[in-house]
Amino acid sequence: MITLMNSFRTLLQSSDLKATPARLAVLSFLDNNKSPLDADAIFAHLREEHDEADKATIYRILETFVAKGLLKRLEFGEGKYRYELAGDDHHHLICENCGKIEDISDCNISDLEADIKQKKNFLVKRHSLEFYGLCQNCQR
Amino acid sequence: MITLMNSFRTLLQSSDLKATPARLAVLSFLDNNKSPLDADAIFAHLREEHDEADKATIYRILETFVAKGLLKRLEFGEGKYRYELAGDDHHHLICENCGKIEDISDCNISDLEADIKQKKNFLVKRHSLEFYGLCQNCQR
DNA sequence: TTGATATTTGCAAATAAGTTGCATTTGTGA
DNA sequence: TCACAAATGCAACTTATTTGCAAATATCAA
Repeated sequence: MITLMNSFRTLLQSSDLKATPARLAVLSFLDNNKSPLDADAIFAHLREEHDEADKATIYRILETFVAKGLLKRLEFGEGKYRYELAGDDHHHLICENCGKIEDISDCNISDLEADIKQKKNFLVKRHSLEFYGLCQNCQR
Repeated sequence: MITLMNSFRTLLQSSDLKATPARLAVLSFLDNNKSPLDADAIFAHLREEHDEADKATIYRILETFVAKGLLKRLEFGEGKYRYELAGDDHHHLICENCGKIEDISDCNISDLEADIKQKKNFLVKRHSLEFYGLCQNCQR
C-alpha cells in the first residue's frame, strides 16, 4: 500500500502535478477498480473513505489527469463521461442488461486506420470503439 | 419536395407515429444534412424555417425516433448527443481541429464480434466506432 | 366532413452533469 | 520553516436533458 501510494506520488510528480490527498485517492480508486467510473462514483467513494473532496475539485482533477494523459475519458451512451487509468489500448463490452463493463484488448484496427489515410486522407490520432450487448450472465 | 415529405409521412405512419409538422421538419432537416446534429442545432434550424417547436418537443421527437429505429444517437466526446438518420452502418471521422465530420463505411469488425462471442461469451448487439484526428485541410 | 380520442405539443419547472470566479489553503523547493 | 505557485472549497452558473400537466391536434370511424 505504501509503495503503491509512492508510485502514484511519483507519477504525479513526473507529470508536474502536486501530490494532494484527493489526487492520490482518485488514482488509487481508479487503480483498484476494474471498470471505468464517472465523476459522481469517484466523488461518492472519496466521501466514504473520508478523503472527501468537493465535486468541482473532482472535475478539475479528472480534467487535469486527462490532459496529462494519466486518464482516458470515455463515453458509453449514458450522457456523461467515465474515466479509467490510461494503459494499454483496449475497448469495452457493455452489457445493456446489467451494466457490467468488461475489457477486450487486441482489436486490430490499425489496418483500418491506414486505409482511412489512404482513402480519405484523414489522419487518425485516436479512436473510440465500444461494444454493446449481453454479457454471459444476461444471455439467458 | 412534395414526394419527399410524403415519404417521411409514410415512414412515420409505418412506425405508428403521427405525422406532425415538427416531426416532418426534423426528418427533413436530418435528411438534408450530411453530418450528425445535436438537439440544439435542430431546434435552431426549425426556428429559422418557421417550423418552430419547443425544445422539450425536439427532445421527445428525437427520443421517440431513436426508440423506433429511425435515428441513431451518437456521442463524439462533446458531452451531448448527436443524431443522424439510421441507414447503412458507417462510422465517423471527426476532425479535432475544425470539427468537420465525415463518414466512412466498410469497417469490417463483424469478425471481431465473432471473436468476442468466442473468447468472452459476450453477445454483441451493436457497437460504436469513431475516429478522431485531422481532416485533409487541417493537416497543414 | 365532422367528432371522438389517443397522441403530441408547449410551457414552466426540475434535474443532472459539468464549469467558473474567487478567496483560502496547502504542497513543495529554497 | 518560509514563500509562492498550485490546488481546493464554496457558491453560483451554464448546458443538456427530462418531466408534469393542461391545451392542441392528427387520425380514424361514422
